[in-house]
Amino acid sequence: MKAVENSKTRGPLLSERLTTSGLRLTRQREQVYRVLLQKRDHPTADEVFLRAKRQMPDISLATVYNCLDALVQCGLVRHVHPGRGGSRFCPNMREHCHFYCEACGGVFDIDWPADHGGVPMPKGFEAKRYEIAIRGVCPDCGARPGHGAPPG
Amino acid sequence: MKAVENSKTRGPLLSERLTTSGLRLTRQREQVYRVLLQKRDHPTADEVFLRAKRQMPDISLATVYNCLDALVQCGLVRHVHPGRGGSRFCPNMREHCHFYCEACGGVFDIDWPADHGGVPMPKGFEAKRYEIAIRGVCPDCGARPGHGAPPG
DNA sequence: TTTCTAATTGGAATTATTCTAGGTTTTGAC
DNA sequence: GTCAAAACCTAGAATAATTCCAATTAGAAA
Repeated sequence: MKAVENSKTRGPLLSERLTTSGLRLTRQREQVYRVLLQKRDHPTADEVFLRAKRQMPDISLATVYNCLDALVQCGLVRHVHPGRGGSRFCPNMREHCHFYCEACGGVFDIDWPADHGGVPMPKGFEAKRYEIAIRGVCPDCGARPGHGAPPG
Repeated sequence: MKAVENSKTRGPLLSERLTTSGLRLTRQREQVYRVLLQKRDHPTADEVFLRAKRQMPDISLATVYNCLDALVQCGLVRHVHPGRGGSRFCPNMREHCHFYCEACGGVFDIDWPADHGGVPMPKGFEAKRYEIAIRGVCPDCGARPGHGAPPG
């Protein structure tokens, strides 16, 4: 029986996007993409590595970096730059912002209203991508008195 | 004669801001701030270190990191996160965006129109700071055919 | 001036990422 | 199918950015 082509991670999307970008579909790339789709908590490369290893013990960290790179290149994944503690990865390709909680370090997707209008560019600047970061306190930490800092 | 209190870098601003945040005014902090004001090209910590050393040969890299941290803490400097190659620092505290040229790596301040309206936060999220990054090609690189990539 | 504490220093340690070299898999031409 | 070329994967080394640490120095309040 042939592999189901529209399962969550093996769908035509991944294969298509890769080949369109001149890249190949490999088990490792599937696995890395699957990991990202499974738990959308903006993991770091290292976290992706640990999760991917559970199903594919021989995958290497270098490969995870390469796969993430490939996925970013073919437009299925965003490379997110929180500023502290390494970059993170996000398979949500809709236009959105990232909210960084200063208390717990969590990263959240926030919708970006379609009517934002953009920022007018000075002459000569060619804008390709916008990335909006919002820093503050998330609902959980806001509700806690200590703002996430462990007591004692 | 007393030191002039409103010279570019020794002005009341630095001293005041530091003490308000419970920090002390030190020669090193002055020097680091002076370096940032002198050439507003969004240097990395290492670049700040090299520039600061010219006038203050004994300053250490660890101190530069500490000083930058202090300046950020007291609201005189922004910590900028380009995503590649280390964070950068910006003494422009007006509301503005950062444009990252993908060809030459340059960082440019772009005005942010006052009427942006902000992004509506979901219930419970408390936004403290917005950071808008724009990636693309700067005027100089756009004018060059190779887009900044060295030929050959 | 004394005293207290924050800040500085150099170097070691840590963390995140990239590089390198060699082995493996995939693809496409025959 | 077979073969060669190209792309890919892997482990471990190397590099880059940042933080940590223990000992000294220097602001600033009394």
